[in-house]
Amino acid sequence: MSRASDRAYGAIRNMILSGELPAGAQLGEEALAEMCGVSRTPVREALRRLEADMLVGRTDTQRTFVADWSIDDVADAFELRAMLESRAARRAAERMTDAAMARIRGANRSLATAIQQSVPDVAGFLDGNREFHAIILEVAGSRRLAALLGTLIEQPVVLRTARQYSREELRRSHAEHEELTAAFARRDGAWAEAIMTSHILRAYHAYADAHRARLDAGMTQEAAE
Amino acid sequence: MSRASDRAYGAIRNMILSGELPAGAQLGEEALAEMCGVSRTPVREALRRLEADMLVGRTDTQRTFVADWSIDDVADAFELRAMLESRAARRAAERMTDAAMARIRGANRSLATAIQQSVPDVAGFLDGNREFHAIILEVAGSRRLAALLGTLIEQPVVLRTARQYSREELRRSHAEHEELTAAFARRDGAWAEAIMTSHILRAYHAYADAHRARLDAGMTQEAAE
DNA sequence: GACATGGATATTGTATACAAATGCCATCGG
DNA sequence: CCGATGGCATTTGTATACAATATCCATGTC
Repeated sequence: MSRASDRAYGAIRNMILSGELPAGAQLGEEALAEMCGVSRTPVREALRRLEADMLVGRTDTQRTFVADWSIDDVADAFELRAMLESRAARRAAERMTDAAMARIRGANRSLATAIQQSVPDVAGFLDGNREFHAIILEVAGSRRLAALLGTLIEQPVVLRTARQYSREELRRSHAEHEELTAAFARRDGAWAEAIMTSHILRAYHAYADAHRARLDAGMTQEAAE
Repeated sequence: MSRASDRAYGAIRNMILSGELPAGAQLGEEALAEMCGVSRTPVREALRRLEADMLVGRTDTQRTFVADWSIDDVADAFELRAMLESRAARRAAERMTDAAMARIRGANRSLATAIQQSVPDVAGFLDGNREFHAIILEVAGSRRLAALLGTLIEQPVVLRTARQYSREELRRSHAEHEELTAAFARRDGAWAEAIMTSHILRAYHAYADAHRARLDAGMTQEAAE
């Protein structure tokens, strides 16, 4: 990852995911190049990749801007992710190995540790979660499926709301991971597929609830100003 | 489409889809630039896009080559396409408009005309087929779904075998389009979804049969040499 | 005063030069 | 004869200069 275009990609991506670059912001190549300490050439490559990820969009005249995700876009992405990731779970269950089981259990353990702290370690939770899903995708053994899911996993709005997850939500997510693990241990593809569908759609509704709550809060705040 | 990078993308893509650039061939940026009459910069952009399409791959040291599709890769792509495109069909049925119905019927008419020639007009068939599926995707109204399917629709091996479709296969494909049209006319999402799944998977098996036949023929030919 | 027009300014697209790395091949040593 | 090593050729990565295009603002006209 020492190539300049990779650094630019990572840097811009982080700025978008963190919200430092807000939705709708214009992305001038020159300005980004200076921010990343590289020339425009690698920045242009990075922007193309981010465009494929649908994290940035383009006007009809090739001006680049941070993509603005409507609530419908998010719902759409979650539904597609539920479909694809549950398929990955089924394939993974059918091809599961003992070595992969051990890694999955390890990921779940660190995830459990993260949520049992007196103050839940959300970053640790997200890391364990990411690893869990990555192992499933790896065992599923479809490069194409992995490529399709790649653009769906990290969504800017979602990451920011994940930090507001209640302990109860974290606990439920962990419980679902344990149930998925049981399905994998039994090599039961249909079971794994069903739990994964439910897991993703529950996460979507947790997001949607948080989104509504934030909208209400925002409106209250605006009214107060 | 007058930008140099678009021309390069189209030109290289056609060379891959037509088989002019065979699977596994090294793709030197300089050589491609000369072929397309542009400089390396737009060629590099085109290669990145083709990489996202999974039409080209990269070695661990960044050398680019034409992707080699195993029979398993093709099966994988067809299964994913069946899943995604049947979802598109369901959404399209639920959102269908009279105007879109008219366009779908028009695409089917030109498709019917193409296969009724004394010598079937396969290019015309493929055009009508493409338009039919494009309208469905448009009516489905999910930009993200369209983006995911974009990388799955045109596969090099498939296009080349489509030209060997028998009249019977073309006729069956057209019959399935008519049945899909009926499902759309009834706004019946479940029906449309089921037919589309079947439509894609039948097309896969037609491909797989042709592939096996070609393998046999190839082996015979080799033995004869 | 509103709108069109023109030019200055900013931004993107392409070409090219150069730097870095990779691969190939010949030569040398065992 | 086989393998390792060094250097040359090729290829990719990055920066920069220049060209084409879009945006914006000011000016002039109705």
